[in-house]
Amino acid sequence: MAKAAVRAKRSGKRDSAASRERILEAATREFAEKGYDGARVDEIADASGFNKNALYHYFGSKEKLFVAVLERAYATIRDRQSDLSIRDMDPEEGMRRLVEFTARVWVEMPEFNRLLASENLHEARHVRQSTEIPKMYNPLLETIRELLKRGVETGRFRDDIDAIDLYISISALSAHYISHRHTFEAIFQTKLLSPKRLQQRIDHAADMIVSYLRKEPG
Amino acid sequence: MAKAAVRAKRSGKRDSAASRERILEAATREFAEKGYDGARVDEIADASGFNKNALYHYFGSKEKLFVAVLERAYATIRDRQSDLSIRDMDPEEGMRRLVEFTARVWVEMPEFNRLLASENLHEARHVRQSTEIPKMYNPLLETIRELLKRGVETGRFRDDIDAIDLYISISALSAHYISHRHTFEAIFQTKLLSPKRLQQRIDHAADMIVSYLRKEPG
DNA sequence: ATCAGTTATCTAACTGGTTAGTTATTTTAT
DNA sequence: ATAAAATAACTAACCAGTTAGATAACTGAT
Repeated sequence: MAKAAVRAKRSGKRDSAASRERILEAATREFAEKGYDGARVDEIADASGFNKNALYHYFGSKEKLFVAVLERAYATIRDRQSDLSIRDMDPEEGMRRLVEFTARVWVEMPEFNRLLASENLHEARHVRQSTEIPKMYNPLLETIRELLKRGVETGRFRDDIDAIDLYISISALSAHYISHRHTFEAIFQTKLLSPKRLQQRIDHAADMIVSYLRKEPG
Repeated sequence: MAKAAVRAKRSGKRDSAASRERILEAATREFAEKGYDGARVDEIADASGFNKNALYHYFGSKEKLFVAVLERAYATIRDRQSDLSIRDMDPEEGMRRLVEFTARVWVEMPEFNRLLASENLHEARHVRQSTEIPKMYNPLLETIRELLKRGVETGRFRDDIDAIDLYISISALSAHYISHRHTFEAIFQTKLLSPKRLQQRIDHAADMIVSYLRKEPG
């Protein structure tokens, strides 16, 4: 059993909710590190400080555990995003902040990026098993719609923009850079995650989004 | 043994180059479909029509086989890209074609996208083992530099653009859309790969790149 | 040309370690 | 007491890699 897990267990009495949570934390780390197929149930059990059967007691199977991990990860992202108070900002400034903010989330939560990569290799088999995830309305998308609406109203944004395409592009410009940095670094022989290089990337992404939004002069 | 593989074997005598190639084809399919960890050596052997030890004879290990698969996939992409004759085009038109062309490659070679996703989950461990892949200069990057240079010279493009950032963005806008379509489809409850929707995406991506490149008026 | 010796190609069966999931049992809180 | 929480030991299937050997192709001497 991992030392941190032993410590966590000693500190408390039996508490099924806390046990569930500790298992989910360990599972998130393992699945994010190795992907669904690379992850090992025994490793998760050991890292969580529980016996393997505790996992089966709480989650039923490796697949269902992964579904729970994804649900928790999506919920965490959603919570982070609802912290945003940019819906009332100037549309262009708001969009720029949105790009920066989204990029920071990818940087600070690399697990989520990796879980998504693995999940898409499985054609979202587990996300589609979840009744919770599709229900989660996406506050970021709503923010985008609101900013777009006001930008168009004030005549500064072009009026033919699809919010879903824009959402995917805002995500893509930073997520792809981060998730594919290892192969890019191998090919371009350059580091992509230094603070300076990362800031350059975020500025690039924000410039790209903002210049796209602007109405052509004339 | 798979039927197609049996047919392929009957048609010819012993031919190590052809055998190697047939194994690589089967391995590419298996690794792309299931990722590195999900792929099974026995499945590849069966699909190729050879005994498992033939794979070990030619490639030594599952890892080295995967490296060979990646090298072959990168080479295929490189060959496709050198077909391009857009280096001499009008810079803006050339960039637009480049975005469209790149997107079509992702659509038509979904295996490559999936191999890259799996490989990046492994932090490019196999790509870094390859001596060939880093050596492959990227003609697409050269094309971008050439178009950028001329666009800046004629005063139509802004002059602060990093070619690598632009390359990654051109890739990202279509690759991320395609590789992450399964989770996006689950969340947005919409199909993303119909011909019409795909064309919308490509237009969106091209618009975004081109509007970014244009020098701000004034 | 043909045959012996040699090497490359390919096969069948096996091995040892791993892995998801199960069963039988004990411990703890109420 | 008893029900929930947790454990230890087990199982059956799987899987990467190996071993030992067979068959086909090549080489050079006759």
